[in-house]
Amino acid sequence: MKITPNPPELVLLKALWARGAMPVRSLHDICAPELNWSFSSTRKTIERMTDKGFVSVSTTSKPASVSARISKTTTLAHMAREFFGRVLEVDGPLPASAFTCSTLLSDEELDELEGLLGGLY
Amino acid sequence: MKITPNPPELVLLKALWARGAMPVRSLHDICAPELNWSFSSTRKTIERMTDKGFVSVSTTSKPASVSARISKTTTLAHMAREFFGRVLEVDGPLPASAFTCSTLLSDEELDELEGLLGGLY
DNA sequence: CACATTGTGTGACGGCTGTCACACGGAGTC
DNA sequence: GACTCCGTGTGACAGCCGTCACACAATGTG
Repeated sequence: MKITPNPPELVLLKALWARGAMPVRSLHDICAPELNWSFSSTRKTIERMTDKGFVSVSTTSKPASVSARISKTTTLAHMAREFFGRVLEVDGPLPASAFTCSTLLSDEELDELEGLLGGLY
Repeated sequence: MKITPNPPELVLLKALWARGAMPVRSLHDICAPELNWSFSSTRKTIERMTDKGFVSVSTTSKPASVSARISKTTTLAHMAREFFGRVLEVDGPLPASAFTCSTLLSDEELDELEGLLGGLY
């Protein structure tokens, strides 16, 4: 299972992680300024992310609602490990210090990440 | 100027950084086990890297020789900054500690990187 | 009900990437 | 000189990505 979202996908995922499931339109409104693209692009990207298993779309309610299917910490852990391994060729466990200055992570999430990073190699 | 080599390109660049300019065939022989692809692929990738300005090919000598045109430290600094900024949303200077466990970098290179990373935002 | 807005299905297209294959000319070998 | 191997120019093709547009159904509003 590949779990490395590309840049636009990561933007959408971050919004979902931060604010939970929401209708496609809302997600678009939140991310459009950053992505600077049209509603069609948001929809298509979500479609592709669905195929990859990154999100799921629930059509039970009126405007279909999107939710993340992969967790923030495991995704970031994968991406970090990929980057450090491939680019910097770090073999051992990653230094948690690399993440403490991230504005993305709460203390609990940092703890979780640390656990994931140690055991992932 | 974009300066973010994709994965196969980075493999070739690393070999060039480590061993200096060399004929295409030698570069292929060194990287093929890791890339697991054919000589044609190496050649085509080098061609594309030439277009991007990542390497240059000198045809003055008999078997044309490839050399890196972008430096290891600036390239890694760009990639690291891109990753930390986009994925982890780190705004300030990156912690040098993130690099000390890399098996790629000498002490002087670490110093250089640290300088680049501090002033790059 | 007629119209305007929103949601959804689907198709498209050019660029980059990964990955070759083919063909041809020069160089070394018998 | 004929054959073989290597270097080089070039073309190809499918898959993913960024980015829409079009068409139609559903829904709200006067």
